[in-house]
Amino acid sequence: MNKDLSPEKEKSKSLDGSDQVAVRKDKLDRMRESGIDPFRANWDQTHVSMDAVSLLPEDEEVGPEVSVAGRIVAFRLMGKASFLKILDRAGKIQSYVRKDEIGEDEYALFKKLDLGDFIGIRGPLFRTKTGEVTIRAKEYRLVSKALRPLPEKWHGLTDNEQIYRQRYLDLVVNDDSRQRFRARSQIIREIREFFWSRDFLEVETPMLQSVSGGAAARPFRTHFNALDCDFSMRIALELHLKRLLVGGFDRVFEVGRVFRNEGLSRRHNPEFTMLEAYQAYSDYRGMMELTQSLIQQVAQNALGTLTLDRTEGAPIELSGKWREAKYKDLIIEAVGRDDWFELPKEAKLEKAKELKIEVDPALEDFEVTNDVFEKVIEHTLIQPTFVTHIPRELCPLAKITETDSSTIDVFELCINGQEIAPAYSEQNDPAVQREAFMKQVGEETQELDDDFLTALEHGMPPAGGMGMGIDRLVIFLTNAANIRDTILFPTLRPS
RNA sequence: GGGUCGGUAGCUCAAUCGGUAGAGCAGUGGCCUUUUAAGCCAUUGGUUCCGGGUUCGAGUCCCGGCCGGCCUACCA
Repeated sequence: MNKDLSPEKEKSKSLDGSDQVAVRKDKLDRMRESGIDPFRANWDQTHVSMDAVSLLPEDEEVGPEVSVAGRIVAFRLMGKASFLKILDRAGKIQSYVRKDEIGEDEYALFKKLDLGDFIGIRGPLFRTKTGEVTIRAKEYRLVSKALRPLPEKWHGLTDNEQIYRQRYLDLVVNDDSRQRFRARSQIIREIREFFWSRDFLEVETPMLQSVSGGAAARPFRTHFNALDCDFSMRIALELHLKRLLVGGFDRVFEVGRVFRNEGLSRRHNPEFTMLEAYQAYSDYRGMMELTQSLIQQVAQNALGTLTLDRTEGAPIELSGKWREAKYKDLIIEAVGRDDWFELPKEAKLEKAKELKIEVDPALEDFEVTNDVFEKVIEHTLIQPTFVTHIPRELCPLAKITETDSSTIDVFELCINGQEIAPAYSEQNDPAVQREAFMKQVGEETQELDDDFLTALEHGMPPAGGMGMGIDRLVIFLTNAANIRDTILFPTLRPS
Protein backbone atom coordinates (compact mmCIF):
# COMPACT_ATOMS: atom_id res chain seq x y z
CA MET A 1 0.00 0.00 0.00
CA ASN A 2 1.26 3.48 -0.90
CA LYS A 3 2.75 5.31 2.05
CA ASP A 4 1.65 8.70 0.71
CA LEU A 5 -2.00 7.87 1.22
CA SER A 6 -3.59 9.55 4.24
CA PRO A 7 -5.27 7.22 6.75
CA GLU A 8 -8.68 8.32 5.48
CA LYS A 9 -7.80 7.58 1.91
CA GLU A 10 -6.29 4.29 2.97
CA LYS A 11 -9.50 3.36 4.72
CA SER A 12 -11.75 4.29 1.83
CA LYS A 13 -9.46 2.38 -0.51
CA SER A 14 -9.61 -0.65 1.71
CA LEU A 15 -13.41 -0.56 1.78
CA ASP A 16 -13.98 -0.50 -1.94
CA GLY A 17 -14.46 -4.24 -1.96
CA SER A 18 -10.91 -5.35 -2.55
CA ASP A 19 -10.08 -6.10 1.07
CA GLN A 20 -12.83 -8.45 2.12
CA VAL A 21 -11.68 -8.66 5.72
CA ALA A 22 -11.80 -4.88 6.08
CA VAL A 23 -15.28 -4.77 4.55
CA ARG A 24 -16.52 -7.36 7.03
CA LYS A 25 -14.90 -5.65 10.00
CA ASP A 26 -16.55 -2.42 8.92
CA LYS A 27 -19.93 -4.17 8.80
CA LEU A 28 -19.31 -5.44 12.31
CA ASP A 29 -18.35 -1.98 13.56
CA ARG A 30 -21.53 -0.47 12.10
CA MET A 31 -23.65 -3.16 13.68
CA ARG A 32 -22.10 -2.51 17.06
CA GLU A 33 -22.67 1.23 16.64
CA SER A 34 -26.36 0.49 16.17
CA GLY A 35 -26.38 -1.62 19.34
CA ILE A 36 -26.16 -5.11 17.83
CA ASP A 37 -23.21 -7.34 18.75
CA PRO A 38 -23.36 -10.71 16.98
CA PHE A 39 -20.74 -12.12 19.35
CA ARG A 40 -23.10 -11.66 22.29
CA ALA A 41 -26.08 -13.29 20.55
CA ASN A 42 -27.30 -16.88 20.62
CA TRP A 43 -30.14 -18.98 19.26
CA ASP A 44 -32.29 -21.93 20.37
CA GLN A 45 -32.32 -24.82 17.89
CA THR A 46 -35.40 -27.04 17.79
CA HIS A 47 -34.05 -29.16 14.93
CA VAL A 48 -30.96 -29.88 12.90
CA SER A 49 -31.17 -29.52 9.13
CA MET A 50 -31.77 -33.16 8.19
CA ASP A 51 -34.42 -33.67 10.85
CA ALA A 52 -36.22 -30.52 9.77
CA VAL A 53 -36.22 -31.64 6.14
CA SER A 54 -37.72 -35.00 7.09
CA LEU A 55 -40.66 -33.26 8.83
CA LEU A 56 -42.25 -32.38 5.49
CA PRO A 57 -43.71 -35.49 3.81
CA GLU A 58 -43.42 -35.86 0.03
CA ASP A 59 -47.08 -35.16 -0.62
CA GLU A 60 -47.41 -32.06 1.54
CA GLU A 61 -46.65 -28.46 0.72
CA VAL A 62 -46.51 -26.84 4.16
CA GLY A 63 -45.03 -28.17 7.37
CA PRO A 64 -44.52 -27.18 10.99
CA GLU A 65 -42.40 -24.33 12.25
CA VAL A 66 -38.76 -25.11 13.00
CA SER A 67 -35.83 -23.22 14.44
CA VAL A 68 -32.37 -24.00 13.09
CA ALA A 69 -28.92 -22.45 13.20
CA GLY A 70 -25.74 -22.74 11.20
CA ARG A 71 -23.22 -21.16 8.89
CA ILE A 72 -24.36 -19.47 5.67
CA VAL A 73 -22.83 -21.45 2.79
CA ALA A 74 -25.01 -20.23 -0.08
CA PHE A 75 -26.53 -16.78 -0.42
CA ARG A 76 -28.74 -15.77 -3.35
CA LEU A 77 -30.06 -12.27 -2.94
CA MET A 78 -32.90 -10.75 -4.93
CA GLY A 79 -34.56 -7.38 -4.59
CA LYS A 80 -37.40 -8.32 -2.28
CA ALA A 81 -36.68 -11.95 -1.40
CA SER A 82 -33.65 -14.21 -0.97
CA PHE A 83 -32.60 -17.82 -0.71
CA LEU A 84 -29.78 -18.98 1.51
CA LYS A 85 -28.43 -22.29 2.74
CA ILE A 86 -27.05 -22.92 6.15
CA LEU A 87 -24.75 -25.75 7.17
CA ASP A 88 -25.09 -27.41 10.57
CA ARG A 89 -23.74 -30.65 12.04
CA ALA A 90 -26.28 -32.74 10.13
CA GLY A 91 -26.05 -31.10 6.73
CA LYS A 92 -27.61 -28.22 4.86
CA ILE A 93 -31.05 -26.67 4.73
CA GLN A 94 -32.41 -23.89 2.54
CA SER A 95 -34.29 -20.88 3.80
CA TYR A 96 -36.39 -18.31 1.97
CA VAL A 97 -36.45 -14.78 3.35
CA ARG A 98 -38.99 -12.22 2.15
CA LYS A 99 -38.85 -8.50 2.69
CA ASP A 100 -42.61 -8.30 3.27
CA GLU A 101 -42.40 -10.92 6.02
CA ILE A 102 -39.44 -9.71 8.05
CA GLY A 103 -39.84 -5.98 7.37
CA GLU A 104 -38.01 -3.42 5.28
CA ASP A 105 -35.38 -2.44 7.85
CA GLU A 106 -34.63 -6.03 8.81
CA TYR A 107 -34.32 -6.98 5.15
CA ALA A 108 -31.83 -4.18 4.53
CA LEU A 109 -29.71 -5.54 7.39
CA PHE A 110 -30.20 -9.08 6.15
CA LYS A 111 -28.68 -8.16 2.81
CA LYS A 112 -25.50 -7.12 4.61
CA LEU A 113 -24.88 -10.67 5.84
CA ASP A 114 -21.90 -12.51 4.39
CA LEU A 115 -21.13 -16.04 3.33
CA GLY A 116 -19.65 -17.72 6.37
CA ASP A 117 -21.73 -15.89 8.98
CA PHE A 118 -23.59 -17.95 11.59
CA ILE A 119 -27.30 -17.23 11.85
CA GLY A 120 -30.39 -18.66 13.52
CA ILE A 121 -33.62 -18.92 11.53
CA ARG A 122 -37.19 -19.64 12.63
CA GLY A 123 -40.19 -20.27 10.44
CA PRO A 124 -42.53 -22.88 8.89
CA LEU A 125 -41.39 -25.43 6.32
CA PHE A 126 -42.64 -25.34 2.76
CA ARG A 127 -41.71 -26.83 -0.56
CA THR A 128 -40.35 -24.66 -3.39
CA LYS A 129 -41.54 -25.15 -6.93
CA THR A 130 -38.49 -27.29 -7.63
CA GLY A 131 -39.41 -29.47 -4.65
CA GLU A 132 -36.78 -28.47 -2.11
CA VAL A 133 -37.85 -28.38 1.53
CA THR A 134 -37.23 -24.83 2.70
CA ILE A 135 -37.79 -22.70 5.80
CA ARG A 136 -39.91 -19.59 5.20
CA ALA A 137 -38.18 -17.26 7.62
CA LYS A 138 -40.27 -15.39 10.14
CA GLU A 139 -37.26 -14.35 12.12
CA TYR A 140 -33.50 -14.57 11.80
CA ARG A 141 -30.56 -13.46 13.94
CA LEU A 142 -26.86 -13.11 13.29
CA VAL A 143 -25.11 -15.01 16.09
CA SER A 144 -21.50 -14.88 14.93
CA LYS A 145 -19.71 -12.89 12.26
CA ALA A 146 -17.15 -14.42 9.91
CA LEU A 147 -14.48 -11.81 9.31
CA ARG A 148 -12.71 -13.82 6.62
CA PRO A 149 -14.24 -15.13 3.37
CA LEU A 150 -14.88 -18.81 2.71
CA PRO A 151 -12.99 -20.63 -0.07
CA GLU A 152 -14.61 -20.82 -3.48
CA LYS A 153 -18.11 -22.31 -3.42
CA TRP A 154 -17.90 -24.60 -6.44
CA HIS A 155 -14.35 -26.02 -6.43
CA GLY A 156 -14.07 -25.88 -2.66
CA LEU A 157 -10.59 -26.03 -1.23
CA THR A 158 -8.17 -28.16 -3.26
CA ASP A 159 -4.76 -27.04 -2.04
CA ASN A 160 -3.52 -29.95 0.07
CA GLU A 161 -1.46 -27.85 2.37
CA GLN A 162 -4.36 -25.59 3.23
CA ILE A 163 -6.70 -28.55 3.60
CA TYR A 164 -4.40 -30.01 6.27
CA ARG A 165 -3.33 -26.80 7.98
CA GLN A 166 -6.80 -25.23 8.01
CA ARG A 167 -8.93 -28.33 8.30
CA TYR A 168 -11.87 -26.26 9.53
CA LEU A 169 -12.13 -24.66 6.08
CA ASP A 170 -11.92 -28.05 4.38
CA LEU A 171 -14.75 -29.29 6.60
CA VAL A 172 -16.93 -26.29 5.84
CA VAL A 173 -16.64 -26.42 2.07
CA ASN A 174 -15.74 -30.03 1.13
CA ASP A 175 -18.67 -32.39 1.64
CA ASP A 176 -16.62 -35.52 1.01
CA SER A 177 -14.16 -34.58 3.70
CA ARG A 178 -16.92 -33.90 6.20
CA GLN A 179 -18.49 -37.26 5.41
CA ARG A 180 -15.20 -39.12 5.65
CA PHE A 181 -14.56 -37.88 9.18
CA ARG A 182 -18.11 -38.66 10.21
CA ALA A 183 -17.52 -42.17 8.88
CA ARG A 184 -14.30 -42.44 10.87
CA SER A 185 -16.12 -41.54 14.05
CA GLN A 186 -18.84 -44.08 13.28
CA ILE A 187 -16.24 -46.76 12.56
CA ILE A 188 -14.55 -46.24 15.93
CA ARG A 189 -17.91 -46.27 17.67
CA GLU A 190 -18.79 -49.60 16.02
CA ILE A 191 -15.42 -51.06 17.00
CA ARG A 192 -16.20 -50.28 20.63
CA GLU A 193 -19.71 -51.72 20.32
CA PHE A 194 -18.25 -54.94 18.91
CA PHE A 195 -15.84 -55.49 21.78
CA TRP A 196 -18.31 -54.47 24.45
CA SER A 197 -20.81 -56.96 23.04
CA ARG A 198 -18.17 -59.69 23.43
CA ASP A 199 -17.58 -58.75 27.05
CA PHE A 200 -14.19 -57.07 26.54
CA LEU A 201 -13.17 -54.42 29.05
CA GLU A 202 -12.05 -51.13 27.56
CA VAL A 203 -8.96 -49.81 29.33
CA GLU A 204 -6.41 -47.01 29.13
CA THR A 205 -2.69 -47.57 29.55
CA PRO A 206 0.18 -45.07 29.76
CA MET A 207 1.28 -43.04 26.78
CA LEU A 208 4.30 -41.79 28.74
CA GLN A 209 6.54 -44.75 29.43
CA SER A 210 10.03 -45.16 30.83
CA VAL A 211 10.51 -48.11 28.47
CA SER A 212 8.61 -48.14 25.20
CA GLY A 213 8.29 -51.70 23.98
CA GLY A 214 5.87 -53.93 22.12
CA ALA A 215 7.18 -53.02 18.68
CA ALA A 216 10.41 -52.19 16.90
CA ALA A 217 10.18 -48.49 16.23
CA ARG A 218 12.05 -45.39 17.27
CA PRO A 219 10.17 -43.55 20.00
CA PHE A 220 9.76 -39.84 20.67
CA ARG A 221 11.72 -39.06 23.80
CA THR A 222 10.96 -36.41 26.35
CA HIS A 223 12.03 -35.39 29.82
CA PHE A 224 9.90 -35.45 32.94
CA ASN A 225 11.10 -32.61 35.14
CA ALA A 226 9.52 -33.65 38.46
CA LEU A 227 11.23 -37.03 38.46
CA ASP A 228 14.24 -35.77 36.49
CA CYS A 229 14.16 -38.73 34.17
CA ASP A 230 13.58 -39.45 30.51
CA PHE A 231 10.35 -40.85 29.20
CA SER A 232 9.23 -42.06 25.81
CA MET A 233 5.88 -41.82 24.09
CA ARG A 234 4.45 -45.28 23.61
CA ILE A 235 4.99 -47.09 20.30
CA ALA A 236 2.50 -49.89 21.01
CA LEU A 237 -0.15 -50.92 23.54
CA GLU A 238 0.88 -54.54 23.80
CA LEU A 239 2.97 -54.91 26.92
CA HIS A 240 0.61 -53.09 29.25
CA LEU A 241 -2.47 -54.86 27.96
CA LYS A 242 -0.74 -58.19 28.58
CA ARG A 243 0.02 -57.10 32.14
CA LEU A 244 -3.75 -56.82 32.51
CA LEU A 245 -4.15 -60.43 31.36
CA VAL A 246 -1.73 -61.30 34.17
CA GLY A 247 -3.93 -59.26 36.49
CA GLY A 248 -7.01 -61.25 35.57
CA PHE A 249 -8.79 -58.91 33.17
CA ASP A 250 -8.91 -61.68 30.64
CA ARG A 251 -10.60 -59.79 27.83
CA VAL A 252 -9.28 -56.26 27.31
CA PHE A 253 -9.01 -53.77 24.49
CA GLU A 254 -7.75 -50.26 23.98
CA VAL A 255 -8.13 -47.75 21.20
CA GLY A 256 -5.43 -45.16 21.49
CA ARG A 257 -2.77 -43.02 19.98
CA VAL A 258 0.74 -44.38 19.51
CA PHE A 259 3.79 -42.42 18.39
CA ARG A 260 6.63 -43.53 16.16
CA ASN A 261 9.56 -41.29 15.39
CA GLU A 262 9.82 -42.25 11.76
CA GLY A 263 9.18 -40.89 8.31
CA LEU A 264 5.99 -39.49 6.86
CA SER A 265 4.36 -41.10 3.88
CA ARG A 266 1.02 -41.74 2.26
CA ARG A 267 0.58 -44.56 4.77
CA HIS A 268 2.51 -43.29 7.79
CA ASN A 269 1.77 -40.51 10.25
CA PRO A 270 4.05 -40.24 13.29
CA GLU A 271 1.06 -40.35 15.62
CA PHE A 272 -1.63 -42.81 14.66
CA THR A 273 -4.49 -44.68 16.23
CA MET A 274 -4.08 -48.29 17.21
CA LEU A 275 -6.58 -50.86 18.36
CA GLU A 276 -5.26 -53.77 20.37
CA ALA A 277 -7.35 -56.56 21.89
CA TYR A 278 -6.34 -59.54 24.03
CA GLN A 279 -8.53 -62.52 24.79
CA ALA A 280 -7.41 -65.19 27.24
CA TYR A 281 -8.04 -68.84 26.37
CA SER A 282 -8.05 -67.96 22.71
CA ASP A 283 -5.26 -68.06 20.13
CA TYR A 284 -4.45 -66.69 16.68
CA ARG A 285 -7.17 -68.86 15.12
CA GLY A 286 -9.68 -67.32 17.50
CA MET A 287 -8.35 -63.90 16.60
CA MET A 288 -8.94 -64.72 12.96
CA GLU A 289 -12.64 -65.22 13.58
CA LEU A 290 -12.74 -62.14 15.79
CA THR A 291 -10.95 -59.91 13.29
CA GLN A 292 -13.08 -60.96 10.35
CA SER A 293 -16.30 -60.53 12.34
CA LEU A 294 -15.11 -57.16 13.63
CA ILE A 295 -14.38 -55.69 10.22
CA GLN A 296 -17.52 -57.15 8.67
CA GLN A 297 -19.73 -55.83 11.46
CA VAL A 298 -18.08 -52.42 11.43
CA ALA A 299 -18.41 -52.08 7.65
CA GLN A 300 -22.02 -53.21 7.69
CA ASN A 301 -23.07 -50.96 10.56
CA ALA A 302 -20.97 -47.90 9.82
CA LEU A 303 -21.14 -47.94 6.01
CA GLY A 304 -24.09 -50.20 5.28
CA THR A 305 -22.15 -52.40 2.86
CA LEU A 306 -19.53 -55.14 2.62
CA THR A 307 -18.49 -54.20 -0.90
CA LEU A 308 -16.01 -51.33 -1.00
CA ASP A 309 -15.45 -49.42 -4.21
CA ARG A 310 -11.92 -48.41 -5.05
CA THR A 311 -10.69 -45.59 -7.27
CA GLU A 312 -8.98 -48.13 -9.52
CA GLY A 313 -9.61 -51.82 -9.94
CA ALA A 314 -12.21 -54.21 -8.64
CA PRO A 315 -14.01 -53.44 -5.38
CA ILE A 316 -12.94 -55.04 -2.11
CA GLU A 317 -15.36 -57.77 -1.08
CA LEU A 318 -15.56 -58.24 2.68
CA SER A 319 -18.35 -60.83 2.79
CA GLY A 320 -17.91 -64.59 3.16
CA LYS A 321 -14.92 -66.42 4.62
CA TRP A 322 -11.63 -64.72 3.92
CA ARG A 323 -8.67 -66.29 2.16
CA GLU A 324 -5.86 -67.87 4.19
CA ALA A 325 -2.38 -68.25 2.76
CA LYS A 326 0.89 -69.43 4.28
CA TYR A 327 3.72 -66.93 4.13
CA LYS A 328 6.08 -69.53 2.68
CA ASP A 329 3.64 -70.54 -0.05
CA LEU A 330 3.18 -66.91 -1.10
CA ILE A 331 6.94 -66.41 -1.25
CA ILE A 332 7.53 -69.58 -3.27
CA GLU A 333 4.80 -68.60 -5.68
CA ALA A 334 6.20 -65.09 -6.05
CA VAL A 335 9.83 -66.11 -6.66
CA GLY A 336 8.87 -69.13 -8.77
CA ARG A 337 11.02 -71.77 -7.09
CA ASP A 338 10.22 -74.38 -4.46
CA ASP A 339 13.68 -74.39 -2.89
CA TRP A 340 13.75 -70.68 -1.93
CA PHE A 341 14.05 -71.36 1.78
CA GLU A 342 16.98 -73.73 1.25
CA LEU A 343 18.92 -71.24 -0.87
CA PRO A 344 21.93 -69.43 0.62
CA LYS A 345 21.51 -65.71 1.14
CA GLU A 346 23.62 -64.87 -1.90
CA ALA A 347 21.30 -66.82 -4.19
CA LYS A 348 18.32 -65.07 -2.62
CA LEU A 349 19.89 -61.68 -3.24
CA GLU A 350 20.51 -62.67 -6.85
CA LYS A 351 16.91 -63.71 -7.30
CA ALA A 352 15.69 -60.51 -5.65
CA LYS A 353 17.67 -58.57 -8.23
CA GLU A 354 15.92 -60.54 -10.97
CA LEU A 355 12.60 -59.55 -9.45
CA LYS A 356 13.76 -55.95 -9.72
CA ILE A 357 13.59 -55.14 -6.03
CA GLU A 358 16.26 -53.28 -4.18
CA VAL A 359 17.64 -55.32 -1.32
CA ASP A 360 20.41 -54.28 1.01
CA PRO A 361 23.09 -57.05 0.92
CA ALA A 362 23.78 -56.43 4.61
CA LEU A 363 20.36 -57.74 5.54
CA GLU A 364 19.84 -60.99 7.37
CA ASP A 365 18.58 -63.96 5.40
CA PHE A 366 15.01 -63.72 6.75
CA GLU A 367 14.99 -59.98 6.03
CA VAL A 368 15.73 -60.61 2.36
CA THR A 369 12.75 -62.93 2.25
CA ASN A 370 10.60 -60.38 4.02
CA ASP A 371 11.62 -57.73 1.50
CA VAL A 372 10.24 -60.00 -1.18
CA PHE A 373 7.00 -60.21 0.77
CA GLU A 374 6.72 -56.48 1.37
CA LYS A 375 7.81 -55.32 -2.08
CA VAL A 376 6.41 -58.01 -4.35
CA ILE A 377 3.48 -59.63 -2.57
CA GLU A 378 1.90 -57.26 -0.06
CA HIS A 379 0.62 -54.69 -2.54
CA THR A 380 -1.10 -57.43 -4.55
CA LEU A 381 -3.22 -58.58 -1.60
CA ILE A 382 -6.24 -56.40 -2.28
CA GLN A 383 -8.94 -58.82 -1.15
CA PRO A 384 -8.83 -59.74 2.55
CA THR A 385 -6.09 -62.31 3.11
CA PHE A 386 -4.83 -63.84 6.35
CA VAL A 387 -1.12 -64.52 5.84
CA THR A 388 -0.11 -67.23 8.33
CA HIS A 389 2.99 -69.12 9.52
CA ILE A 390 5.36 -66.18 9.42
CA PRO A 391 9.10 -66.70 10.15
CA ARG A 392 9.77 -66.55 13.89
CA GLU A 393 12.43 -63.85 13.57
CA LEU A 394 9.83 -61.33 12.52
CA CYS A 395 8.07 -61.25 15.86
CA PRO A 396 9.42 -62.04 19.30
CA LEU A 397 6.07 -61.90 21.09
CA ALA A 398 4.28 -64.86 19.51
CA LYS A 399 4.25 -68.57 20.18
CA ILE A 400 6.32 -70.84 17.98
CA THR A 401 4.38 -73.25 15.77
CA GLU A 402 4.41 -76.73 17.36
CA THR A 403 4.98 -78.56 14.08
CA ASP A 404 7.48 -76.09 12.55
CA SER A 405 9.92 -74.34 14.84
CA SER A 406 10.87 -71.88 12.07
CA THR A 407 7.46 -70.19 12.12
CA ILE A 408 5.13 -68.61 14.64
CA ASP A 409 1.41 -68.90 15.30
CA VAL A 410 0.36 -65.60 13.83
CA PHE A 411 -1.45 -64.04 10.97
CA GLU A 412 -1.03 -60.75 9.19
CA LEU A 413 -4.29 -59.56 7.73
CA CYS A 414 -3.72 -57.75 4.45
CA ILE A 415 -6.43 -55.75 2.71
CA ASN A 416 -6.14 -53.13 0.00
CA GLY A 417 -2.50 -54.02 -0.57
CA GLN A 418 -1.37 -53.23 2.92
CA GLU A 419 -1.01 -54.83 6.30
CA ILE A 420 -4.02 -53.96 8.44
CA ALA A 421 -3.86 -56.24 11.44
CA PRO A 422 -1.38 -58.72 12.87
CA ALA A 423 -2.50 -61.23 15.48
CA TYR A 424 -0.69 -63.86 17.50
CA SER A 425 -1.01 -66.69 19.85
CA GLU A 426 0.71 -64.69 22.55
CA GLN A 427 3.97 -65.94 23.97
CA ASN A 428 3.46 -66.60 27.68
CA ASP A 429 6.57 -68.62 28.49
CA PRO A 430 8.76 -66.10 30.35
CA ALA A 431 12.02 -67.86 29.50
CA VAL A 432 11.30 -68.07 25.76
CA GLN A 433 10.07 -64.49 25.85
CA ARG A 434 13.24 -63.25 27.51
CA GLU A 435 15.41 -65.03 25.00
CA ALA A 436 13.49 -63.56 22.07
CA PHE A 437 13.75 -60.08 23.56
CA MET A 438 17.49 -60.40 24.11
CA LYS A 439 18.01 -61.17 20.42
CA GLN A 440 16.01 -58.10 19.43
CA VAL A 441 17.58 -55.78 21.96
CA GLY A 442 20.94 -56.52 20.40
CA GLU A 443 19.67 -54.80 17.28
CA GLU A 444 18.66 -51.75 19.28
CA THR A 445 15.16 -51.96 17.90
CA GLN A 446 13.29 -52.90 21.03
CA GLU A 447 13.99 -51.88 24.57
CA LEU A 448 14.01 -54.60 27.18
CA ASP A 449 11.04 -54.27 29.50
CA ASP A 450 12.11 -56.16 32.62
CA ASP A 451 8.93 -55.41 34.49
CA PHE A 452 6.93 -57.03 31.72
CA LEU A 453 9.06 -60.17 32.00
CA THR A 454 8.49 -60.18 35.75
CA ALA A 455 4.76 -60.00 35.08
CA LEU A 456 5.02 -63.01 32.75
CA GLU A 457 6.80 -64.93 35.50
CA HIS A 458 3.72 -64.42 37.65
CA GLY A 459 1.81 -66.26 34.95
CA MET A 460 -0.15 -65.04 31.93
CA PRO A 461 -3.03 -67.16 30.66
CA PRO A 462 -2.85 -68.46 27.09
CA ALA A 463 -4.29 -65.77 24.88
CA GLY A 464 -4.82 -64.49 21.41
CA GLY A 465 -4.01 -60.86 20.68
CA MET A 466 -4.67 -58.59 17.76
CA GLY A 467 -3.56 -55.12 16.76
CA MET A 468 -5.08 -52.97 14.07
CA GLY A 469 -4.08 -49.66 12.55
CA ILE A 470 -7.33 -47.72 12.66
CA ASP A 471 -6.17 -45.06 10.21
CA ARG A 472 -5.34 -47.69 7.61
CA LEU A 473 -8.67 -49.37 8.26
CA VAL A 474 -10.37 -46.05 7.62
CA ILE A 475 -8.31 -45.56 4.44
CA PHE A 476 -9.83 -48.55 2.72
CA LEU A 477 -13.26 -48.34 4.32
CA THR A 478 -13.66 -44.77 3.03
CA ASN A 479 -11.59 -45.18 -0.16
CA ALA A 480 -9.22 -42.44 0.97
CA ALA A 481 -6.05 -41.76 -1.01
CA ASN A 482 -3.80 -40.86 1.88
CA ILE A 483 -3.55 -41.46 5.63
CA ARG A 484 -3.70 -37.68 6.04
CA ASP A 485 -7.21 -37.71 4.66
CA THR A 486 -8.27 -39.89 7.60
CA ILE A 487 -6.58 -37.83 10.34
CA LEU A 488 -8.22 -34.50 11.17
CA PHE A 489 -4.99 -32.72 11.98
CA PRO A 490 -2.10 -34.66 10.42
CA THR A 491 1.48 -33.93 11.37
CA LEU A 492 3.10 -31.24 9.20
CA ARG A 493 6.23 -29.23 9.39
CA PRO A 494 5.43 -26.03 11.30
CA SER A 495 4.75 -23.26 8.84
C1' G B 1 17.43 -38.21 3.86
C1' G B 2 17.37 -38.74 -1.91
C1' G B 3 14.67 -37.88 -6.60
C1' U B 4 10.90 -35.24 -8.98
C1' C B 5 6.86 -31.77 -9.73
C1' G B 6 4.67 -27.48 -7.88
C1' G B 7 3.74 -22.41 -5.03
C1' U B 8 0.34 -16.31 -9.54
C1' A B 9 -5.93 -11.98 -6.44
C1' G B 10 -9.67 -14.41 -0.45
C1' C B 11 -10.62 -19.34 -3.48
C1' U B 12 -10.19 -22.23 -8.40
C1' C B 13 -7.04 -21.48 -12.39
C1' A B 14 -4.69 -18.83 -17.14
C1' A B 15 -0.40 -15.98 -18.91
C1' U B 16 2.78 -18.28 -26.36
C1' C B 17 9.91 -17.53 -27.56
C1' G B 18 11.91 -13.56 -21.70
C1' G B 19 8.10 -8.18 -23.71
C1' U B 20 1.84 -3.90 -20.30
C1' A B 21 0.03 -10.19 -14.96
C1' G B 22 -5.75 -12.08 -16.79
C1' A B 23 -10.57 -15.01 -16.11
C1' G B 24 -14.47 -17.35 -13.09
C1' C B 25 -16.23 -17.36 -8.16
C1' A B 26 -16.07 -14.20 -3.85
C1' G B 27 -16.24 -8.69 -2.75
C1' U B 28 -18.26 -3.57 -3.87
C1' G B 29 -22.48 -0.42 -6.38
C1' G B 30 -27.07 -1.12 -9.02
C1' C B 31 -31.66 -4.27 -11.10
C1' C B 32 -34.43 -8.56 -9.71
C1' U B 33 -40.50 -11.93 -4.79
C1' U B 34 -39.40 -19.60 -5.93
C1' U B 35 -33.40 -19.44 -6.53
C1' U B 36 -30.18 -24.29 -7.11
C1' A B 37 -22.58 -22.90 -9.15
C1' A B 38 -29.29 -18.10 -9.62
C1' G B 39 -29.32 -14.22 -13.58
C1' C B 40 -28.19 -9.14 -15.77
C1' C B 41 -25.13 -4.28 -15.77
C1' A B 42 -20.87 -1.85 -13.72
C1' U B 43 -16.52 -2.35 -10.80
C1' U B 44 -12.27 -2.94 -6.85
C1' G B 45 -8.43 -6.11 -5.83
C1' G B 46 -1.32 -8.53 -7.13
C1' U B 47 5.50 -8.31 -2.39
C1' U B 48 3.64 -13.74 -9.02
C1' C B 49 6.48 -18.03 -1.72
C1' C B 50 11.39 -15.52 0.03
C1' G B 51 16.54 -13.81 -1.21
C1' G B 52 20.22 -13.19 -4.82
C1' G B 53 21.86 -13.31 -10.14
C1' U B 54 21.64 -12.90 -15.74
C1' U B 55 19.12 -9.28 -19.01
C1' C B 56 17.33 -3.10 -21.97
C1' G B 57 13.37 -6.06 -19.77
C1' A B 58 12.04 -11.95 -15.37
C1' G B 59 5.73 -14.94 -13.13
C1' U B 60 8.85 -17.17 -17.08
C1' C B 61 16.02 -18.33 -17.28
C1' C B 62 20.16 -19.46 -13.31
C1' C B 63 21.71 -20.13 -7.91
C1' G B 64 20.26 -20.50 -2.74
C1' G B 65 16.34 -20.93 0.85
C1' C B 66 11.11 -21.92 2.75
C1' C B 67 6.53 -24.84 2.30
C1' G B 68 3.83 -28.68 -0.07
C1' G B 69 2.34 -33.05 -3.60
C1' C B 70 4.10 -37.62 -5.65
C1' C B 71 7.94 -41.45 -5.76
C1' U B 72 11.70 -43.49 -2.76
C1' A B 73 14.32 -44.51 1.88
C1' C B 74 13.52 -45.49 7.21
C1' C B 75 9.20 -48.17 9.23
C1' A B 76 7.50 -55.95 13.07
